[in-house]
Amino acid sequence: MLGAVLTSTIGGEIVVVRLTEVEAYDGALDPGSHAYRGRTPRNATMFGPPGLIYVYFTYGMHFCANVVCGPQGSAHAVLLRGGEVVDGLAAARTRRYGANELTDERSPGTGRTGGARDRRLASGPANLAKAVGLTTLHNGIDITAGDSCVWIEPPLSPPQAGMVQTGPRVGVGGPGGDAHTFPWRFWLGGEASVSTYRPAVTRVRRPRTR
DNA sequence: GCTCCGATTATCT
DNA sequence: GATAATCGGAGCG
Repeated sequence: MLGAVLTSTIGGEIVVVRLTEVEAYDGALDPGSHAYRGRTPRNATMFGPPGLIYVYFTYGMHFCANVVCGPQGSAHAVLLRGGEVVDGLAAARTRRYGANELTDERSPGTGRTGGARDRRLASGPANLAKAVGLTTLHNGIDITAGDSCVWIEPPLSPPQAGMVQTGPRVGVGGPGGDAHTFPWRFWLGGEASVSTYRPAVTRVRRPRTR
């Protein structure tokens, strides 16, 4: 999927993203997967046929998107963690930063293309989902179908040998802590839209004030 | 560059 | 009732 091109016409705005970072989840066998504890209303899409997009809501404010990729019922999925916006820059900016973005002269990168900020518009799973307009409204859409508002196409050219890098997955704790952080995060080396790695945090409960 | 921390709610135990 | 496949801003170096 690295180098594959995701096109969205959600809301009548076209945004095209070239995938630079993804992360794999091994269905019911994977403690880091939403499918680990079986099928629930939220994760039902993952148990469907390959090619569906599984969008979920998390942290009270973010959406993240996966592509279902295993045989029906296996609940295998690949999380879209980062991409380069290759078309629809203005729409992606507005989605990320709001309508004022194009006129706010104080914001670095504003009004120019190819700035450092633009290159990170779709960096990180929630930022990518936001830039292309994905919400739980789009959960379950077949992104291999020609008539969908979101679809995916193979890379124009396959990633060059040696450009694909791997590392531990992000934010995956699960039973045994780091025991399940398989090196199933994949990215294209040197891409600015690859999210900066943050080790899985085991949150320490803060003593109650008062 | 780094670490800390709050935002904000669906989902599951 | 706790936590989450996160993010960005503050404070520090």
